[in-house]
Amino acid sequence: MISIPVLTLKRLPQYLELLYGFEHEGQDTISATRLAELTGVHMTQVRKDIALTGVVGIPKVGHKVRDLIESIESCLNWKDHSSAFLVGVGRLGSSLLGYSEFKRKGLNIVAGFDTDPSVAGSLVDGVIVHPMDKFANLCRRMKVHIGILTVPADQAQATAELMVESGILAIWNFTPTLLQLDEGIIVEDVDMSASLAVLSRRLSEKYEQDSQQDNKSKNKKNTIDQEKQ
Amino acid sequence: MISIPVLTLKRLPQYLELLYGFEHEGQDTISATRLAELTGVHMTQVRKDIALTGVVGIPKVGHKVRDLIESIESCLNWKDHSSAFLVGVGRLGSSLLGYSEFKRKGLNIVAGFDTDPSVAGSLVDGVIVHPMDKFANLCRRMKVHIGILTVPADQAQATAELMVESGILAIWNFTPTLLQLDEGIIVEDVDMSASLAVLSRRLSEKYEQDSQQDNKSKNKKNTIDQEKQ
DNA sequence: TAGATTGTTAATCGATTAACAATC
DNA sequence: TAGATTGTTAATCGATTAACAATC
Repeated sequence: MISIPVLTLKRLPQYLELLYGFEHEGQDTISATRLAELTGVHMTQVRKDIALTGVVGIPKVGHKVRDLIESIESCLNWKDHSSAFLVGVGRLGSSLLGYSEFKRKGLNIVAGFDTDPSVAGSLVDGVIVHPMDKFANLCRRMKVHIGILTVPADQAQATAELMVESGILAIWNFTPTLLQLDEGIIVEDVDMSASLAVLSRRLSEKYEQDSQQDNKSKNKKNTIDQEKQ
Repeated sequence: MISIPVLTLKRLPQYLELLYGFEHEGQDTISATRLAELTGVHMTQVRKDIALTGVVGIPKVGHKVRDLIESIESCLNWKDHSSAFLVGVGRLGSSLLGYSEFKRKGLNIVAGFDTDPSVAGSLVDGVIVHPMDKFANLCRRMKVHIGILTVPADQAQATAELMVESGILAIWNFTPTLLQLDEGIIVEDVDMSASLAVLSRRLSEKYEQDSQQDNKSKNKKNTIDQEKQ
């Protein structure tokens, strides 16, 4: 199995989202050119990304929408479901427990866990929430390999370590904590802070650009006014 | 104002997170070398990132923790607060409304909006939720420039357009929808699907690697067994 | 056939890493 | 002073874009 570049992997769900739309509209084929237009990704890049999933297209026609969907889905392993445990059934945690989108993306959250005894034992959106001390046992017994981390930041590292000891191989980390774990463990951060950082900075840059623009046109206006005199 | 590379912007909050920790422990100075160790980012890269924020260090000593914090925070515009409106007070939306972390990161969610009349009018974590039809008016009057998008996927594009018409300049998009908007509008996606894609694929790659490893050692064992005979 | 498309190979660009001079 | 560190310049690496041959 070839290792697909991260940036390609991150673009594949975008194509997929569009492809579902096309299929829904009854469209049979689609060209890389069109996908490029809609995603803003360069045409050649789209071709390379698609090629990495192993599908081949038809010159002059494009790709069969269904083939492309199947190819991307199987490349991302979204066709057969993987079980996951979620730890930390707070605000964010419980919102994820009921997120039906994940099932379509191969992720099956089979149970939640929380240290708070008032939460443990309850059902959140049909998903059972266990007390935290049952984690290790259940994890080994059910051979669950994906852990979703939605605990408060100060418990993130300890919880992650417990996950790894219990047989978790990949952690989907929603906390801002930088986890220090064994080399082999896969950690994927949903980094809201990183995203917010980009947004904030880009907006400041924009403000400054715009105010410079304003000054320029103001100066220009003054010049024109002076010329009139 | 120089344009800072996206990848640098995404790393800055990581450093910041560690720096808060050091400050809390009463540590006065920190070296780029140490930050590199803890983040897994290359030493030279850390130096370049830090340099871009405009701070200068002291050879042989390192950087003053406080200076570095101030420099990164002001670079990300996290020191003065920006107001934001959140649209779509469902599961995810309401979990974000009460997320106190954001206030420390310069984001002040001043109101929520929802089309559902049963949600509108209520308070979620002390934040008022208005009916959607008040959005345009309030947005212009309060000069809010940041919109947080947490509506269902099929309403994302229409809602985003309404935001832009109402004066929103930057959209923090939590939906999987690819927004098609005016060039100048800043869109920052919190792309859970992209993140899940990377996780899923990396895990499949790992499974295959491990099973190959198993086969290899099994073969090796067989060879040894045969040798014994 | 001509035009549109695929898919590959070469060129460019940007980000990361290596090497090294400067300094408290 | 020697060692540790900063910060810069050069080299490498990987990702993106450009050019082009192949094809239904």
